[in-house]
Amino acid sequence: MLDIKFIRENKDLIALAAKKKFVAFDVEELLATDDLRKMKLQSVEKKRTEQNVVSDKVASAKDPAERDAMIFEMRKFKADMNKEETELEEIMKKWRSLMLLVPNIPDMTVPDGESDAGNMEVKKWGSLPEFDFTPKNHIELMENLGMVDLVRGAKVAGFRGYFLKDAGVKLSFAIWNYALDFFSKKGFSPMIVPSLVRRENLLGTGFLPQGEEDLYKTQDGDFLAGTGEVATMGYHSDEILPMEDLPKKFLAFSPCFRREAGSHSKDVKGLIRVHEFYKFEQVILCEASHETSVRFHEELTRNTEEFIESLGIPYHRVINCGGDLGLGQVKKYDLELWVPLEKKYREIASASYFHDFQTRRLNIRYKDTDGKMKFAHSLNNTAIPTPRILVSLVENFQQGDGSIAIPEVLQPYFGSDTISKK
RNA sequence: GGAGGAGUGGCUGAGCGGUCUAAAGCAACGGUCUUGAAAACCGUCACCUGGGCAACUGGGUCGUGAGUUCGAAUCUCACCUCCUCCGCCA
Repeated sequence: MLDIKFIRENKDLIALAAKKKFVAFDVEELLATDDLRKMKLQSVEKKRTEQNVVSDKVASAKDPAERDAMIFEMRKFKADMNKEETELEEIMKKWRSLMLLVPNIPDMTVPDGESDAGNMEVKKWGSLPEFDFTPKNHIELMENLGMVDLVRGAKVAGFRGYFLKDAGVKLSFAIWNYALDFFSKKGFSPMIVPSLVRRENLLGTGFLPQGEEDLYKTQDGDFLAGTGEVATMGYHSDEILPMEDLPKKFLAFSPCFRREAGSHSKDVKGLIRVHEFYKFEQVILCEASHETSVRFHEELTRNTEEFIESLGIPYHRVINCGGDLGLGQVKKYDLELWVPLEKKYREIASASYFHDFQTRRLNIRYKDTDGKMKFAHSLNNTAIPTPRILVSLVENFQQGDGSIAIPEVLQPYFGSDTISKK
């Protein structure tokens, strides 16, 4: 959500933002609704003033006849006022729903483009593996080593279901424990956060109202979040934070659920795209300054890059184009890891900042040094998702005999330097 | 799942149809005093929003939402959260 004053004063910017993000949003409709809203509100408030004045008079009236006369008058007056209040409520409903659809303004450095095809590589790291044998894909590798069972996964959980087993489990825990240490050292406080969340948190983070079909919903009207960001951002909702607590850095761990609506023909095999996975997520709340947001955005991005570099997996960083940005995102980098058998990079992390788009919706504020109440800024980036990370890991580190070499940094956590057939 | 009880400003807590413009205390902040501090005393001390250059001023907010009333923190209903007891359960 943006400030209505800002929207009024910068309607051209909003129109450009909508165009750049390929979102259908009519600023003029919002502004017209806002004009109506202001007019009606003033009229209603004037009537309320009058009512308040008369109410006071009723309370202090000595003469019962005079008092009854005033009450009688007010009855008629109130009927009139109620009509206007109903009209105002109708306008407000429309106003509120339009306000939730206003796109945040993308940063100037965001390239044009309609879809992820328009994303631009800005950085490349590591050398791609060359195999002197016929390499296997992650499915074959992991099935051979008894790390995963996709057939029974589908039997039990349906399409995109999977079981991780034995070394697959151990490897997952090794990555989690390593990630916990790695990101804690960078000043992030770990939290295990709810996945089952109330609607407000999804509205607040900007996943709703537009993305409902991507979410699992319970019969109680709650949702299963697709990322720990949702609960983590909800954590401080409706709070005023002491300024000295900023920035707040969280490392959220949670199961993540995604319906992957509309992606039924994509990545149908393996562990790339599943309905249920686990993720460590970095979330930052900081002071309301663009410079600070940019600084932390780069920091969040580097953190995950350093993590991947320590594992030794080749990756690149892309800057997402306008059409690939969410409604609230100002700028986003995706980090993509090399998947040898697909001969392409695959998204593993997504770093974005929002200015106060989310914190306005969630009402997360702090009192600035000048005593003014401000909405904090928010940012997030994946730390590491499992099991998707396993895809690149096993394919890149596979060896001719079908075994998998464990990256050195993981060995203390995994307890061995290879995974091989028993 | 069943039966009760409760949600008031940063905290404690009074108010239970009209001087609520929400008491009082604590904490915090500013000042006086002091070499400095403490104590004491004086003062400030919620948020959202409209109008105005400003002084100032209108409206709203007592968990949330609806309702009753000329008038609601106060009455009614629904929901949310917490507490106590019973039941069930990892």
